[in-house]
Amino acid sequence: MVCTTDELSAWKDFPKGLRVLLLDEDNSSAAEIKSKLEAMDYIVYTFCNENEALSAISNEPGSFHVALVEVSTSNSNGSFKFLETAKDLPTIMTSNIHCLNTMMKCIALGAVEFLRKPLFEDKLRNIWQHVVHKAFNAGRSVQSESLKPIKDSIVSMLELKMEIEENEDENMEKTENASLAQESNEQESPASDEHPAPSTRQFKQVGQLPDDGDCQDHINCSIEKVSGEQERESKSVETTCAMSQETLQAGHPPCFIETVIEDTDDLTDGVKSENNTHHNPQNKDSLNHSNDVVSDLHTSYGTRANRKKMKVDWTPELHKKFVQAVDKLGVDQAIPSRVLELMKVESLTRHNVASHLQKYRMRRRPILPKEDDRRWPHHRDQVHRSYYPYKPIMAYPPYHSNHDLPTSPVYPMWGAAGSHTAGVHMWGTPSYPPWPPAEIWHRKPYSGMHADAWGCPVMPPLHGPFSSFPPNASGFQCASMIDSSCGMPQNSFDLQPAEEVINTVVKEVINKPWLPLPLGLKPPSTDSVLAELSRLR
DNA sequence: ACCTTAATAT
DNA sequence: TATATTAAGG
Repeated sequence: MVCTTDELSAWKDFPKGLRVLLLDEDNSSAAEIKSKLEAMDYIVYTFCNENEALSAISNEPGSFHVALVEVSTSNSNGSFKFLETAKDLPTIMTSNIHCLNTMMKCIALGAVEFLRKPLFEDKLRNIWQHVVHKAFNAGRSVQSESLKPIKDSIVSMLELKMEIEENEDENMEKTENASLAQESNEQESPASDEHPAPSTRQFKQVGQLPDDGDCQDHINCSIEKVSGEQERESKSVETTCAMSQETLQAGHPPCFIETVIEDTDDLTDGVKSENNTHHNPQNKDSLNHSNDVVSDLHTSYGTRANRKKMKVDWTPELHKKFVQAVDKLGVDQAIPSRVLELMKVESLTRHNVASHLQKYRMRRRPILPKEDDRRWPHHRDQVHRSYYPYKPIMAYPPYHSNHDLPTSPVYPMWGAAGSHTAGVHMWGTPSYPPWPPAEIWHRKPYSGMHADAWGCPVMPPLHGPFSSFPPNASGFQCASMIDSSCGMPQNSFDLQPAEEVINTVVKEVINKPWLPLPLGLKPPSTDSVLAELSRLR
């Protein structure tokens, strides 16, 4: 309540006016701190005991932005009580006690920082950082009312800054921003003695939240970008911040960071992207709020304007979406714009997809052909079909080759897409053969699949080709299982049909090996073919 | 207008 | 290394 919208919009000198709850039983100490804070334009509300302070909080939620609480030997419990109760309020503990345990306890209980007294200006000046931090990072769990406005305010503020910077000369910008950004780190540190402000983000979930660094990165990134490029056309980009990996990763591999961007290119796309939410594709549930793993950190707040495009982090989830989209579309239809549509990941641009697509395709082509040769030395001229009857399948000589993707099963949407009628190659180019079924990429579905998700051949069918699968069709099921395990339940519907279709096709191909596959139709996966063959034999 | 590819930049 | 950007060509 304290912060009304109007107030915010008027909140020009941001840190000024922040409401500080000061809890200190020592009146003189309280008075001293208060005066210092006020000198810095903070608005201070002093309380002599935790109960008063707590009732003030409960009576008027949102009345305070940050709390400064004294921990004394005489009443440390009161302080702890406050700390534990006022979870929504970034609370900074202050004390003459230098006991490490006490400090740790405070932090453990949720204090955002522990400041040793005496509190000189340098230690107090930037307590607003905790407010901002919370505003930006507490989103997932709790975002008290008073925080949101701050967040918005900060965002717009930063944006403003950026715009200004754009017009000014770079050096200035950088400096300014840099200093701004850095304040958060540097200044805090000194305050707490050697430790940077412990940002105890108690609410951090799986590890991906941006920490201090986050905001900073945000800013810095923007800056860099800005200075470095002339935005040609107005591109507005959304940035998500990639957080410093070290910070998070506790146990996670680096890939959870997700960054996305938005690009409004004039020319480009029709795909508008809005970015707000970029979620990660996790399918589990949804696209929107989802979850967890990767999540959204950030989001750009409303107004547009962050500039900088960040790299998209093709997390396994995202990649999976991509692959699924590609599969759904079918080879010849898998073009950036469509894939983008299917992916439904806002914040991705056509360019991003195109780039990824390019990589996706390239990964296989160079290698596969060689392997083909290796395996089928005779090449297309010869017919060794007796052994590898499906070779003919490769309607597209240069590439084609699913063969080493044993797992693969199938294109989920196979029949569905309806493109299997002879097709049309929209893009005059001879389309390459179908890409490997997406599933391949997921061969490590359970473990955290990862970077290497790119199709490394999973194991060529050298010896028993279908070693992995039981003779029939299991491939599909595997695929489906894998998919679901990865979180994308989506294609369940087509599994059945796909299998039938595939079997049909396989038979057809076997019977008429000389016929190329209809354009537009993806060849059956190697596995399927092999499986079928073995079954027939 | 969009796609693909290759080369190159970040 | 992964991704973005660019340039050239369809």
